[in-house]
Amino acid sequence: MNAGPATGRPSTKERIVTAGAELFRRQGYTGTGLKQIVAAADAPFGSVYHFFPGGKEQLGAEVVRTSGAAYGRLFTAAMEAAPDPVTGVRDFFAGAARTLVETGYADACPIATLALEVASTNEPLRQATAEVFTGWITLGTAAFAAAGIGARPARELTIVLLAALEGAFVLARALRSTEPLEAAGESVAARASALLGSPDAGRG
Amino acid sequence: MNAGPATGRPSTKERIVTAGAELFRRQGYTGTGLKQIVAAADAPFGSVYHFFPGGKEQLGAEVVRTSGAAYGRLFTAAMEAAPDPVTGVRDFFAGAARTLVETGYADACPIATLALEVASTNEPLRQATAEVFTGWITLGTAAFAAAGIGARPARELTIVLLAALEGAFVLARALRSTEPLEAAGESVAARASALLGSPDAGRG
DNA sequence: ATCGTTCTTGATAGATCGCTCTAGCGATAG
DNA sequence: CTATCGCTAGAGCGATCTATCAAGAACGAT
Repeated sequence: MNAGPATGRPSTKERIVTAGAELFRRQGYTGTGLKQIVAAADAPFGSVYHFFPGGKEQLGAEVVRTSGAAYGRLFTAAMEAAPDPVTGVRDFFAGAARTLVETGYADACPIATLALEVASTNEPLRQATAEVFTGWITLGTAAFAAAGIGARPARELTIVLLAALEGAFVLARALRSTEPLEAAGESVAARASALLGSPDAGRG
Repeated sequence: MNAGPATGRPSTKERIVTAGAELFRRQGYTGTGLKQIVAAADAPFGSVYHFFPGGKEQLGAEVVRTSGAAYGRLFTAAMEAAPDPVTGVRDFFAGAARTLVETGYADACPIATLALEVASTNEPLRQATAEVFTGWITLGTAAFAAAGIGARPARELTIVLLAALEGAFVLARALRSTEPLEAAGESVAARASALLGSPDAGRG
């Protein structure tokens, strides 16, 4: 498996976080064991407690923050690459749908499964997920505000976007269909379009 | 243990399903042990395997179907009690927000946590969640169609409603705030209003 | 009263969980 | 060389998990 070419292999800690992120996202927090993570990361078990003295919980928190930040950058990139926010929204939902299909409906939101699991059972992890969501809201609000939408509606639009995206992920993974992502994306695009005046009325 | 009051106590099987529903909803599927369920249900451990020979998985499937059907009736009741669909949507989201606050942000969607957990790891349970979601879509589509919306947009509106609701639950539980439910509810109400002509433009 | 069925009961098996612990490797400093 | 330090390495602990099993209680039918 490992083989071990000396060239450019990520550090043990990075491999653990990466493997943890992938497994938590697909199977949830309680559904993923540390032994499974180190096996996937091709790392020794003891290294987990070397890098994360706080154990599984600390690893979970780091995974949440790391993959949350990465997903935020994905959103920002989509918005910046698009000619206007409405197109940006459409592209982002379309990209999410593509990823979902390509991974067999496994890779959706990197933290949603964990977030629901820990919301009422693990306060430190709940806070980590809250910080990520808050960061995304700030990010989106800024992006829409930069396009000329007022601060208040920009924030509302961002929250609606995130809710529609997360919920569409839930439905899409369960139904094994991209229809929810398409409907949600079109709905959010239409609302963004309305808030921008109406340079692009969409076909919704 | 059991004893007691001969008067009107639910059957052992019912108590197990009820306790399982509450715990799965709050802690997820893998995060809830059978022992915890029978303790909460005040039932003997062996009874689980008497009523559910298929074990935890069969219990999970029954819980999903039972609480999924109950939640569907809740939606239908809200829509039928309201004078028009737009008000019905608003009332439904407002009721969900109230329940969430009253339970300390614990009781949101009865099956969403489990749905995300099992979507890529347990095919029978994934199918159970898919059937529930499909049932809700059918229900909502019929309700909106009855109010005069065409079949195709009624289905799209229902999917957007469910996605917005589920996603708002994710954000609300993590952030411990009802803001996502309010924004999502208003957004869906506005879309419903637009599809109905515009008897109720909302304040969105 | 005797049987058969349904349901209750909890001890226990076997596997896996998160976590601790000690030993050792390899590179760098004195 | 020896010493130190960051990291690797995995055996093993107690707890907990799902699941099985055998025995007994409750109850209707005959």
